[in-house]
Amino acid sequence: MTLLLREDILACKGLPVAIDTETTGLHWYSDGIIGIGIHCPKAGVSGYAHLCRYDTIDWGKAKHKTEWLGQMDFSKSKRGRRVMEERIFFETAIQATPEPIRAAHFLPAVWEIVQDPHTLLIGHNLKFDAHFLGLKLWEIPCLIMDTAILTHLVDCRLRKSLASAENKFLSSDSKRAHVSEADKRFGKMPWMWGEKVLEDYCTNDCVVTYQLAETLMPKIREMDLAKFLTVQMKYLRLLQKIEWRGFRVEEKFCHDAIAEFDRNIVSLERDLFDAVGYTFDYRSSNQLSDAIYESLGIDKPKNPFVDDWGVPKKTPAAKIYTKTATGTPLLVKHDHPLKTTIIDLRETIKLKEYAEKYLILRDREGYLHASFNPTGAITGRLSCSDPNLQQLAARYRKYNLESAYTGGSERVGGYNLRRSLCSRPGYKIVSVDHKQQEARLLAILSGEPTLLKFMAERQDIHMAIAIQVWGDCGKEKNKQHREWSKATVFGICYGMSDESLQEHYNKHSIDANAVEVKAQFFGTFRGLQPWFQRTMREIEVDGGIRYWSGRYWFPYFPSEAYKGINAIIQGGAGDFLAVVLTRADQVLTATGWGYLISIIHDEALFEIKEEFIDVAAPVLASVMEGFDIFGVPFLTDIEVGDSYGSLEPFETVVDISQIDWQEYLRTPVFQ
DNA sequence: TTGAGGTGCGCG
DNA sequence: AAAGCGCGCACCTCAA
Repeated sequence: MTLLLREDILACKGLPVAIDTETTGLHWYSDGIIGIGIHCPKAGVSGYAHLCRYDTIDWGKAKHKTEWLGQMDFSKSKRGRRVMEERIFFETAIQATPEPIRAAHFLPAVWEIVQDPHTLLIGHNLKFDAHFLGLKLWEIPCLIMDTAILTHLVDCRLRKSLASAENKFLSSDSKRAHVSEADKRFGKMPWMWGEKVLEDYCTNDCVVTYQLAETLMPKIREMDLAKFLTVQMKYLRLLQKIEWRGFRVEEKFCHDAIAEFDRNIVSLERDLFDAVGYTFDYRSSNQLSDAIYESLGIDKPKNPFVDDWGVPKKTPAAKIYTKTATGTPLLVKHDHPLKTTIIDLRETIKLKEYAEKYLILRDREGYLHASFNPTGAITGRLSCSDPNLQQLAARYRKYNLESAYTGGSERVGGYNLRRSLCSRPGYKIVSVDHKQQEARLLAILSGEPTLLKFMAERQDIHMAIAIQVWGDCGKEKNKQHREWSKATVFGICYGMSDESLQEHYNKHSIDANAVEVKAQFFGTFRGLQPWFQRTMREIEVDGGIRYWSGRYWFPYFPSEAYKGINAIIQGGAGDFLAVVLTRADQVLTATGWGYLISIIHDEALFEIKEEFIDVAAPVLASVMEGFDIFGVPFLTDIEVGDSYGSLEPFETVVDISQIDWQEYLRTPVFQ
């Protein structure tokens, strides 16, 4: 463990080198770097460079945050106090602003070594360190490796923290040894630990990361995952590019929305308290349950899913029947008199919290830099956080309630919060999504001939299934059958019980018998059931299963083998999107049309210069069809708008059949 | 005070 | 034998 010299970093050029950074927080766009650690045994280099001095304070950096926090009422609630604590925490944090001269001394050395295509840059959650070091993974020519992703690929069930991976694969627990002393006083404030502790701690993390790579790479080769790993690393570069680019958030829209929410919350709370007769904390399920059942003399819904002894089941379908019974589906099903008030109140509060969070998270220029995590989901799907752009309420509600405050089925005003996320001036948002993505992958993976035929004919696969099962009953009826079919297909594929499927039919007033429909479904698409059985048997025998992409999935328990059907479809679709989006980005890089700025499982959001939209949109959609991968296209829907919340269907006006976009794909991605 | 688990809910 | 799946976020509750 030594302090690094600039020359030490330069000596790592062309060699495998593990890096780690210490920072004042988790957000590269608003937090600072404290120091950098390096471990490169082939150059004999191992150590830490401290980049931070405590007596330089960059107050400007925190200004945009403190301005917003200053508007909060800190005295009122527990939440307010927590925000206050966060503020104090943050103000302490910025005292560790990097000392510019030392950063200017060390960082260029890092930038230098990544210019060598033989350098192998290793990191645990490499994207994080790259952001803080000012490294653009999508531009630098060196090789990269992320040990968190290696861990995820070797066994998707494992926790992905460095300490956990070390414990599992290196059988050691070195982190605790270095952090314990500092942890006593300043657990989450590494800039207060002192240089010596940080030196040991950070260098050790680099050593562990390097050893993890050495240990896991042979496993990756044994599992024949080397090729898929290179695809993942290309994707990782793209994910960092998405995060770096960011998503513009309109400050005024958020402020207006919050004001609207505040007004409605006052009214809705009054309605609720008046109806019950007293004030209480409605965010506590216990108190809410007492208020809307006991106090009002209304019977609490009882769990109808019981076993042979009358004991309520704890199956997924029964899980909505909690002891408090205040969930929205229950309030709606039993038509509780306060359902609208409660549901509106919950939605308003949640959206208010989102809008506030956006204002806190945005950078000084007004952009959100959400984090896309390739190891967040056991299936291999992406997860998203800070903020989670994959969970933002859509334009249309699931529950159509006649409410005086929040409207009916459509979210309007501040409630369509997707409108706060908009494009830069001169650009528009282009959304391309895969139509019926999971149903199509089901057809491909199962090889079911009728489903494959539908797909090759470029049919609406859910509609085709519905007509096949329920017959052609006219336009309106068919549309309804399509909705039934969707729920049925997913339900059956992912293991829904007959009882739950019937419950679903009853809830949606579907006049059908679950057992009969299921039988008819399997009778019509004869390839499906044998494929289910083969797949589950394979999982039970082998302990896991391999996707089309090469990725492995393992169940937490042998009894959960049935979840593998969902995994290979959901995760397989995620891997498909990863491949076609990596290609799409190559097209954007070659043409300069714009950027990818968000990924929502089966949908990609691009920010495209207005003058290129007519040609870019259909070309990107065409790339995303990925015809060559399975020999059948994944159909797409294109929408364009000024914001995420105002997308409208896109009319194709340019014939792109003359454009050979293949020429843009200089590096083949997967094949 | 802190962390884990439960509840509830948005998205796909 | 039994079973829709996968996330993140915020709050409350209760134990340590």
